[in-house]
Amino acid sequence: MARTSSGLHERLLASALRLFVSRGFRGTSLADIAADVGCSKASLLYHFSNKEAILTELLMPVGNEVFDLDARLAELDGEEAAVTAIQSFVGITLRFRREIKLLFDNLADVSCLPDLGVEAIDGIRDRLIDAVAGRSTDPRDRIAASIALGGIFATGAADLPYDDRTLREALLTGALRTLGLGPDRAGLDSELGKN
Amino acid sequence: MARTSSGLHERLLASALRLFVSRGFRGTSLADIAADVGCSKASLLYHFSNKEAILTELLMPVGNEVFDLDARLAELDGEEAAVTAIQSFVGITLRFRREIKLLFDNLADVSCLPDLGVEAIDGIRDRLIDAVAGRSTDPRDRIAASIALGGIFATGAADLPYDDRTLREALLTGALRTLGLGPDRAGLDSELGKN
DNA sequence: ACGGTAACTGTCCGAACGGTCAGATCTGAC
DNA sequence: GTCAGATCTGACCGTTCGGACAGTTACCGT
Repeated sequence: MARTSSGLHERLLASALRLFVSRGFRGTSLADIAADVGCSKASLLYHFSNKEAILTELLMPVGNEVFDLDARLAELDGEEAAVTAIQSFVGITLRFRREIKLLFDNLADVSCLPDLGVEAIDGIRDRLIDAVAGRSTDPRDRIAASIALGGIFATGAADLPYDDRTLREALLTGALRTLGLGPDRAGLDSELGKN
Repeated sequence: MARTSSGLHERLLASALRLFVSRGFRGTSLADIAADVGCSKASLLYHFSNKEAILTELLMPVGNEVFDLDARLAELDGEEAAVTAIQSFVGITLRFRREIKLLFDNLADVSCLPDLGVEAIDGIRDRLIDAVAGRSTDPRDRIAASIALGGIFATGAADLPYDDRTLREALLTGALRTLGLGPDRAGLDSELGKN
């Protein structure tokens, strides 16, 4: 039935994600993935043109979200750009935790990808830093922006034993504090009805 | 002369570091390293028992420093532990920038190492977070600690075009601000005669 | 001079792995 | 039923790579 065949593609993606995250991209062979879902390696290569294509397809959703964010940020400036960037980046990081871990743990391999190559990643990173720094050129602001973004990235990749709500709030306030943008605690507390 | 033979070991390490950083650990073959220094692959394997041993020896200095830091922190508590941890971690990160980048880009491979395996890394990370969080168990404090440490780590790995002095100062103030330990700006500014 | 040890190398090997291909099977439309 | 196209597979291939090994050279103490 069509269900089985079209479902195989998704099941292959799910297995690949799981295995890539636990054993790494290079540490996972096509045979591993095929065995995990119970199909042949040839069948796997019928659904994906090659191994890199699997990784690309796994990371595409995150890539698109970050790409969209990048476009939206282009029109913003100052504190508005910084806060929007941080909020959105935290959201993306939490929504794609496993993909973020995959990316975080396999940066060297992802950097060699044709679509999501190192130049794309570096470009996005630089523009994100630019936004988070509020378009400031002061090294201190840009380094603070790098800490905030890198910190969110790394924290998202490390699966800490906290629920999404806690993580979102703490990542947000932490990152904004890094930037010196003390989120008027009164406003946040009342919004979240906490403390 | 003995100089040549004992120097080969160091030259191999230097080449391996350079190649690992630029092409990744898995993306660099033993033949690549040997060719880079101009010796045979067999000679390379005379100096290092296997490929992993090269990576281990490259990362050992950083590992030892972090290990020492971990031991020193065990006796500290509260804000003192946090500030000491951040200061030392910034120092280590800057002193071993290339090794940090190597580690950052090849986490999946390093995690499989026998000596510096995933359990060692995770253990160190957890204890560092504990110290940076000032031994607090509040999720917000621990997540903030994770942001600070991850941010320093990621920023050190990304070779931003700033000199060590600028980076050290900005990393320090940024990370401490993340923790809510606003280094009384007046004191710092006057100390550095800035602004 | 000589013997031993450290440094070094050419050659070979086995295993792993990504990828190809010709064909088998299945499915749905007519 | 039959045909076309999609799906799936076993078998096979070429390459790459880490590593083993036997043998050679250089060095050094005696």
